[in-house]
Amino acid sequence: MEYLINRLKEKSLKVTPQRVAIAQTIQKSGHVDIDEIYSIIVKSFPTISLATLYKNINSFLEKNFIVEVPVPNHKTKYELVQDSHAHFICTRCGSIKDISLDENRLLSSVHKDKGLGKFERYSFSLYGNCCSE
Amino acid sequence: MEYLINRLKEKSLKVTPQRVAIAQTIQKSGHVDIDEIYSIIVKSFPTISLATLYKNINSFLEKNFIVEVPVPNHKTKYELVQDSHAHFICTRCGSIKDISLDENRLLSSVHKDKGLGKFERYSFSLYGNCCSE
DNA sequence: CTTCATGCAAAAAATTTGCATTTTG
DNA sequence: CAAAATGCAAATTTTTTGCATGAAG
Repeated sequence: MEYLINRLKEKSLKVTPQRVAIAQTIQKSGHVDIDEIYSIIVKSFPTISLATLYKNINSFLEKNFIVEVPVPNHKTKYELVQDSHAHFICTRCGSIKDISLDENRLLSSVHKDKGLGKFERYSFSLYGNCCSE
Repeated sequence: MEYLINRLKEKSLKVTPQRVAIAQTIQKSGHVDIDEIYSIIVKSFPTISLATLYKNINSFLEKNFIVEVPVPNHKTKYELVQDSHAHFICTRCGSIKDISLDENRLLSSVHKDKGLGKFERYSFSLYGNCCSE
């Protein structure tokens, strides 16, 4: 928690109880969507509003404190900005697993021929089905 | 166009004029969101409704005729299912460029240690800024 | 001729906004 | 203090649904 507060400060995000609660929820869950965050937080923090949640998610995204993880057939999930990794995403149940990777190898797989612009980040996701079917 | 009609049939999607128009629009534009498709198609096809567009996009997705390309800060775009490639996505203007890649190399970059499930497809996107700023 | 697509209007879901009040740095 | 965050209600945007009609295989 001290850690999260410091991360918020590093990103010049004012530290409010709501923000700490949101950050903790995302950290604890790993990958969560807005509604999941809301229903978790509202238990310990009954006054929080969805509007506040949306506003903070947007601030967090702008300040690169979190990133979006879009999930087909499900609401977009969010995770804290972390060391690079890939995702295994189940398109049936929407669950996400982190997969470690060799970043150099990954990046060497793209053909940088045609003046590929500079990029700030990347995402690599594998889609499958981890459920019955 | 004959090509698109055959693709639709292959995927057991009934061939309607609306579907052909949507498929052509996606093919021509490469990467487009719903509103872009609508405003392009409505010119040559004034009776088409947004509801039909949404329904067809969903059918196309289910039948793996198209795939989603989520774009931060913008509406999700769609492209025809194609040979594998990466995307360079501008988070400012939302434009997408296809990048060719070495698929074997890409896939060899993930650590498949822990019984990583089978996957059906993947996506690899680089995010940057192709505009001024 | 049966199954599915279309298009309309309406409903539902998701997200954003304005504003008065409080909190943070 | 000044600047920014909160929470409410309301507005807006995005997407889905029901249903009568028409088209596709």
